[in-house]
Amino acid sequence: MATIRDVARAAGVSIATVSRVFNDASLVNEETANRVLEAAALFDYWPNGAAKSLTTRRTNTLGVLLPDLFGEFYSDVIRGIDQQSRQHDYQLLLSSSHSNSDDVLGACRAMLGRVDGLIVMAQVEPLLETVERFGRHVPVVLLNPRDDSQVHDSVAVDNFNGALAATAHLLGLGHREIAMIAGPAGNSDADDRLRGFREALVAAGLAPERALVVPGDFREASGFAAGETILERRTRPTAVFAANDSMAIGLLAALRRAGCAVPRDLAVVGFDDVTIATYLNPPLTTVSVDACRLGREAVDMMLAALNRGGGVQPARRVLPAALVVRQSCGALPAIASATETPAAAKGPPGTVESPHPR
Amino acid sequence: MATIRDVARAAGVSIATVSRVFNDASLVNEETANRVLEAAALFDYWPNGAAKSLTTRRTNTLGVLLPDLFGEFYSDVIRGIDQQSRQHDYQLLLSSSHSNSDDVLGACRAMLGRVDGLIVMAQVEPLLETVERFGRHVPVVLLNPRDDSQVHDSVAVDNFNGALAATAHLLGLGHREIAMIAGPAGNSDADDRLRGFREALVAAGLAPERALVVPGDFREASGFAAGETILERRTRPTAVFAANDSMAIGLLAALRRAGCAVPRDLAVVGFDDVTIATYLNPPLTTVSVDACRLGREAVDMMLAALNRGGGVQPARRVLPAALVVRQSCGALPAIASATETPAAAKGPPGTVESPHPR
DNA sequence: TTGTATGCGTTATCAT
DNA sequence: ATGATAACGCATACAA
Repeated sequence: MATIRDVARAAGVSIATVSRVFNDASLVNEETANRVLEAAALFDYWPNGAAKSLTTRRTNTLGVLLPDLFGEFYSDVIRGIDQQSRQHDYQLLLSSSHSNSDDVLGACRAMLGRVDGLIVMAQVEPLLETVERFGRHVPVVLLNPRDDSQVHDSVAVDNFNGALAATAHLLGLGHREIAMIAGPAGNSDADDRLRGFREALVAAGLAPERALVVPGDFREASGFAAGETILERRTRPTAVFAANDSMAIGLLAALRRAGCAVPRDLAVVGFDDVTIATYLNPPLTTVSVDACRLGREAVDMMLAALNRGGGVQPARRVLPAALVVRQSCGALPAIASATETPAAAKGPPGTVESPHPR
Repeated sequence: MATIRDVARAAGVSIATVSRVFNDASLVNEETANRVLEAAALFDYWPNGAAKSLTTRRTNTLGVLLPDLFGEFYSDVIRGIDQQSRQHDYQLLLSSSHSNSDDVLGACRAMLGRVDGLIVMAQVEPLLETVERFGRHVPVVLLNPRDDSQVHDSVAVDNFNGALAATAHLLGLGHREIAMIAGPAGNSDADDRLRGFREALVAAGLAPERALVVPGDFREASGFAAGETILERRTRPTAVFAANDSMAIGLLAALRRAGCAVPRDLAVVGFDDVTIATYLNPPLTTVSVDACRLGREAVDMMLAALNRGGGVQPARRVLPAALVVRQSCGALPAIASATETPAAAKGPPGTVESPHPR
């Protein structure tokens, strides 16, 4: 591959001049610059990124560490990160599907010298320690961090209040026997949503330990299985809060198969507001989370950290999670007057969206 | 950040020794190695990736160029690429959401010197020229290439035969008025699926130009809109082939809203076999595409190209696309005896899967 | 405006 | 087994 030296020789100039042409062409005589550009075109030359970042100590690359990515949520987060970083001319060094902390350590190390900062969604506890070490070398932005330790910048979704709102909605409809399909234990999103669920029950004077909590893993199949579990119960709940939409979808399928009508026989509410929530039968009442924005905000924080050069108090940003009322829970008298939002992008009408009712 | 020199000084050895410890510890006396490791731990030292790849001329990184990624398909492709590359200790430099060829050129240039190879899904024509230029510097593997020019390795999904099978299935059920919801024009997946659709009609002695083809963009909303278009027709088709599942989902919602029963009033078949296809009402008959495998195979081809060092005839791999019969088209007498596959991962029973009936 | 020379942090070659 | 030193490809301070 041609180097700066080849181009310099062909153009009859020094390598410094070639470098200038590619970095700030205004520093060099236009005529000379053209000669250089010609020579460069001849070799199809372009500066070597690795060498460049070695001298400039900047890579224009952001490292992204994610857990196993299944479902629309994670892919939306990536899209958000991608869009925003491209906007600012940053590349993405991606590393997902991490389970154990050795994986993460290896990924972090391989990134040293190749990234200017690291955006991490570390759902599992032990990973954080590893990331912590890495944070001494480059700025780190945490996505949905488990704790509020505030040692790094972070941006999170308000899972707790979202779950609170979803459960409150069911309670407001008169439901008293509400079950929950939980997400994977140890996952902070899942944990926060479970906490919100319980808190809402407490606030309504119900004993949270009495409520049925069926385990799940955020995938459709686990929602289906949970549905079967719930249907088997002698005392069936009248409503179910699924910790995410994927499981709600599995649940709906299980209920349909058993001839259990939604919302008549059982009310269902999900979490995430994935694209197809609107297209389900019935359209799913759920909690809207803007995953794409989560990614964008993380990049913004990172860029800010990169520009200020550290030293400032870590920031923490929490994105709202708003209840979206559709038809899987039946109508709530209190919000019957909610305006019919003109369904975005030709979405099916009949979709009533309302803000958080609390 | 500590460098190899700091560690060498602290351990009382030369930088060469430190380098050896981190690359092939067997080359150095165990005692000395331990001293080095201690010093390294002291500074939390790890070799700088950029510097390393400058000398070794290897980055252990694969560049990935994708178009706008919406839907499960693309995120599955990424997961496949990610899993397989991690397996072989490669990182991923990701760049998606590309529309114009300037974007792509910029992305490619920024990758020069940072990647050992490039995996590209360039659906739009002009991008290929840019990639072509890049291909002179590093190996390139194409995902679902538009043409069969065979200048690069490529791995593709058999969209044509998949669409052929889907349409043949409808024809086999007796349908003669079959509409199609097409994908975005210019997208090679979409084009190939449309070709397969037409070809099947021709093979059945029907005039493809008579068939209704409604435009779409692979998103749910466009499927919904297409559904409304179809319902408005005076002469309604008896079956619809949607170029992907997302649009089929939108279509199903539109039909349900209009009180049009599936499959009784209208048969529907999709493409992709996304996770939720099984959980829809009715479960969606569709064409199964293993997007994850597509990504994995691409990485395998790339690694092979990297190891052999070029020169060999470009390879072309085509992954099968198999029809999965569920319930959105009604039962086909000919395959009524199809075995009830034990639904994977607790999928809802009632899902009859059968191989390609042709 | 342009050229010279140094350094970025590492690996690799050749000594010892 | 270890050390000295030359690349690697570039940006930049300094000199001209």
